[in-house]
Amino acid sequence: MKEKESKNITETPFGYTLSLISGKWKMIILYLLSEHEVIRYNELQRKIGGITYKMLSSQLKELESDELINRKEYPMIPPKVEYSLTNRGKSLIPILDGMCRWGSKERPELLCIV
Amino acid sequence: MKEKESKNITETPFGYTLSLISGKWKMIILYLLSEHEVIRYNELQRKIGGITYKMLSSQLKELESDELINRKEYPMIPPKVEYSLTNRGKSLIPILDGMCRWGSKERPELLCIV
DNA sequence: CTGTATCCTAGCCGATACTG
DNA sequence: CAGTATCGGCTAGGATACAG
Repeated sequence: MKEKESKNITETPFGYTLSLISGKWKMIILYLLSEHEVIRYNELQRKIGGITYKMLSSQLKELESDELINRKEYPMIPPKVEYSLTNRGKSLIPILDGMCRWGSKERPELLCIV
Repeated sequence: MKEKESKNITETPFGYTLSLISGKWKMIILYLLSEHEVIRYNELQRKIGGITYKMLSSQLKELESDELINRKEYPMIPPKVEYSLTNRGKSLIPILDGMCRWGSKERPELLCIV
């Protein structure tokens, strides 16, 4: 019964983490939120640069349902919605930070986001 | 001239790192190599589970041209090719490891790959 | 065993227009 | 401002055949 070695990667801790943050935009969104505390919907779209509203919506929804980000809606006209990291989301910051530091080390000429 | 604030994410250290390791399979490949020292082509395909030869080839080629992995070919019949992390690739291990530990913390019932 | 080449499909993703 | 709806292209991915 030691056949359990050939386990699928998705059933590992690594695969679980990956399933939450993979995708073309999720890590970018998480990274921006880690740098900015709260960001509004349109602001996110501008900061990311290149993402469409459709993708932004779907990615935010998935991140929210995975409890990595908070969505706070203010009932006003015009509408205002703020996104921020949950505590669970904040616990990913060391990983995002590690990526930033790795990039800085490999390409020192690049500057971090202000 | 302070308009430089609205910089594209791809020009940041974070974006640079992301561009090298994003994609559906690259981080899985890097993670497996971080756990196993050297892995052969077919072995990788089996361990990943679900990837086709076509995707595996293209992802390995990109990782190799980004100098994150080594490809060592043994001139024998039948052919034998071993993949391993370069030093540059190995410097990514703390990030991969962080993901593994994050997953372990959030889902303690999952077991790491043997 | 370690790949490449070809054909095909599903769905991710983008552009645009529209709504409350 | 904060989204949704629709249309369509591109490409990830599967199946299979083939080569060195």
